[in-house]
Amino acid sequence: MAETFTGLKEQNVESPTDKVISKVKDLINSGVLKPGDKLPAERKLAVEFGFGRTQVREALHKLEFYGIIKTLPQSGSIINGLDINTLDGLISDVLNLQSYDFYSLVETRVVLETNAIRLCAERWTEKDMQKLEKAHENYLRDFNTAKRIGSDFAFHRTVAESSHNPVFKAMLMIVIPDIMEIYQRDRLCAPNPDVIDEHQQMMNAIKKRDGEKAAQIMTKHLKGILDFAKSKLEKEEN
Amino acid sequence: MAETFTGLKEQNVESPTDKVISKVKDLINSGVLKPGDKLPAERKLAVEFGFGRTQVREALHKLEFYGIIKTLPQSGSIINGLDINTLDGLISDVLNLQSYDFYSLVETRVVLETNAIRLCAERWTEKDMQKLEKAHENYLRDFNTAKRIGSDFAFHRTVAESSHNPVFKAMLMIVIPDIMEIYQRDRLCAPNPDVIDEHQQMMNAIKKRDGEKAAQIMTKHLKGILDFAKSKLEKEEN
DNA sequence: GTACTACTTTTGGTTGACCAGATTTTTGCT
DNA sequence: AGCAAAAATCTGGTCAACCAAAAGTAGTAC
Repeated sequence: MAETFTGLKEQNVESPTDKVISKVKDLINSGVLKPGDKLPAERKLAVEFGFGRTQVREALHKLEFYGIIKTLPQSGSIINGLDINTLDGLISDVLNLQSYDFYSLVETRVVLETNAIRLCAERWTEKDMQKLEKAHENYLRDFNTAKRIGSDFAFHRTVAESSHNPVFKAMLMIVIPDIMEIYQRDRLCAPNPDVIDEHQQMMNAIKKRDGEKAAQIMTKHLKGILDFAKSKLEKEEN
Repeated sequence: MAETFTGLKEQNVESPTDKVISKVKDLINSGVLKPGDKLPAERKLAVEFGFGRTQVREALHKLEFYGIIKTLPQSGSIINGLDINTLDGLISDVLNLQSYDFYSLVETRVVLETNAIRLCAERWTEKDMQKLEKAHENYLRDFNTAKRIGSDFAFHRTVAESSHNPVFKAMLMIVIPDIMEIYQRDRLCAPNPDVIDEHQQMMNAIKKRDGEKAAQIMTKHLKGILDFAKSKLEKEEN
């Protein structure tokens, strides 16, 4: 951790952008700005905060990405939230946006993928099935090559896509690459033949539209990573 | 929908930023760039693509937000991914980033919150319990005021926080505000006394560390919104 | 008194020049 | 030739000036 003597500095270095976001947060907490208000022009904020317009601009961009404000061209930015507490929480989240701990990432992945495959089994179309089979074949083909990890990812991605819930898919897309990176870095993950069999079982369950069965296999499939994450967590705590 | 006569333009207007991202995607797909490569300097990309550096800059920012590239000051940006197919998929997702349909949002919320409250019940600390009780009291207090929605949100937020899984919380923070906005807009949601009772039951189950019970109540609690979303979906399909 | 038009101001968007740190190349000594 | 110091170059980050569209305002015709 980036502990300092004072114990005050939580973050290594706060980027100018984040500082600006903090200022906006203060403005809201102090009651100057309320949800629904139009916030001052970029130039005004810049001089008021003592930062360049570029920094203010980037901060507003970031806030818009996270749905906290809505900025319309040549008009201004309005605050989106529902109430002050909510807003405060949201902005804090944006500021504390750091790389998540591995165990939480995996835990979330298990939940998301288990439910995604259940929906996939219930909702797949002919087109989906073609993609699924293609992805499965690719994985078999690449199993003994360097492309294995990528093809594995692609298979899971296809399952998420066939769930016909874009939110599930988007969230998995956020979580999985992070996991894969750590997994790949920390463990020279050897090709495990069980994985092939599990993928096959998932395909069978999906084909039979047996969502519950598919979900069970997925849980088992991901148990390895979950255990790995748990042991890693316990190791780090010592 | 924003249909045109040609039927070619899927999006209303593709922002310059997204166009740049598309170009980067093409560069990767054509094999010019591979994962791990350092991509050309901002200025070079700008002249090569025929856009301003500002636009290139924003595109790279966006790609960094989504973990596709990593840019280090005074040095350059490197591509993060694992393999080409994965990268292609990720970038496509960023480009198609649109407002999600209401039903998918709610469906995801149910899954996330059900699991979040289960973990909350298993893991809460004394400090968490204090916050939970405070949030619950606030909701009771604000039930007949305009702040009801905000306090409701705050309660659910506290539960997510007490799950001690920051990823769950972050994802709920993305999903819930969108839901609340639509819910609030489409339906003058009248104060429903059942909600108070359900919140109380959740609190009881959490206190008893009964994760399964808490999850059940949460599912029931959210069923109303899920049904509402379903009817809204079916109405729109007609 | 009211509605409409033309003008001024304000807004976010864009551009090109400049800055300091990192990187590479050149240079000069041994 | 080997190697270290220094200079030139290349990088992302910052800044101030400018652009066109939106919003606001004053004036005028009715």
